[in-house]
Amino acid sequence: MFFGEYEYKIDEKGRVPLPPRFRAHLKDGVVLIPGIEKCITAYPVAEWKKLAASFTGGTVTRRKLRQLNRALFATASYLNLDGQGRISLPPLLREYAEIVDEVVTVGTNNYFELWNSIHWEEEKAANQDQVWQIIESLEGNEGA
Amino acid sequence: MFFGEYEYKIDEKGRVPLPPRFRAHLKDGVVLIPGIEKCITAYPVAEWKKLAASFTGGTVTRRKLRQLNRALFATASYLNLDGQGRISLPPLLREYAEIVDEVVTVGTNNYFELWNSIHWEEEKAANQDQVWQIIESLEGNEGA
DNA sequence: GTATTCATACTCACCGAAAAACATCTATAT
DNA sequence: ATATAGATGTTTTTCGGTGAGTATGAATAC
Repeated sequence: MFFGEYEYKIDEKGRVPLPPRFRAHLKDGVVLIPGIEKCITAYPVAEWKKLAASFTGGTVTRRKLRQLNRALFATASYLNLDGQGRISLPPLLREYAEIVDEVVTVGTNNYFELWNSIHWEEEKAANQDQVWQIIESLEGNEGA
Repeated sequence: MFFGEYEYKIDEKGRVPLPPRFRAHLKDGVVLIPGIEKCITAYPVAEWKKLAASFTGGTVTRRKLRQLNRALFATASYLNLDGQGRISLPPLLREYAEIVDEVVTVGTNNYFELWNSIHWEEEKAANQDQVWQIIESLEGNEGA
């Protein structure tokens, strides 16, 4: 669903263009939450609902559930796209991901991520080798 | 499905012709990802979906899954063919594969690869011996 | 209570780049 | 020799990134 890597500038109003290929899947807007490693994770609302559902449906204690609820929902922000397919990044998330004037948008199948370009380069370098280990193992399994 | 070896020039717009024999299998476009040894791997979307599905269906931790998603999907780019059966190679992939003005397209059964012609010659030379070992062993069995 | 200012969201407009369409030429085969 | 298909080059048009302008609304000051 969401593929590839796109780089944009943030304008002085804090607006970020989303890749045109992505926009069709974001008709109902987008949900942003802070990701694990200093990036922003962005879900189309449908995926987000699925995620939230499977999450609240889990088997955890009441207390744990409250904590998880806080962590997941309290930090989430819902946004609409404007007429040009842009969103304006909430300042808190911008700080969190250390995004200043450049964003890299990275498609990762059913969601996508927004990165500071420097951090993304690091992450990419770290993960590059893995691609082929994965694919080869899959093709190995497929053949079996 | 994808057989043989074809050599083309890249025009000044970065467009690469795909072998006519391949085009029928690429009606829905093609997905490109960086290959292991400085080449570009190209999947027809159907194959890619199978690959992606078997991948995301694996049994890995959430964190690991995110990393793998990034490695696999972020580097993938989806492309349509133009009316002449060409695609325009993303600059990042061109750099990765060190493809400048000549491409060798190599069919490898259910996917195919794009190579710098020099690298391909090397690769071919390196693999040639293996081919003959295989063939000889087959002929050996046949004779028996 | 009114006025002013700041912030946010929506609309419009321009320019450059990418893609689609178009055209030409070469090579091969009949 | 002619016709067809495919490689390659050119033109045209569309799309998308970016900036500016306008409107709406909230917050503060007077």
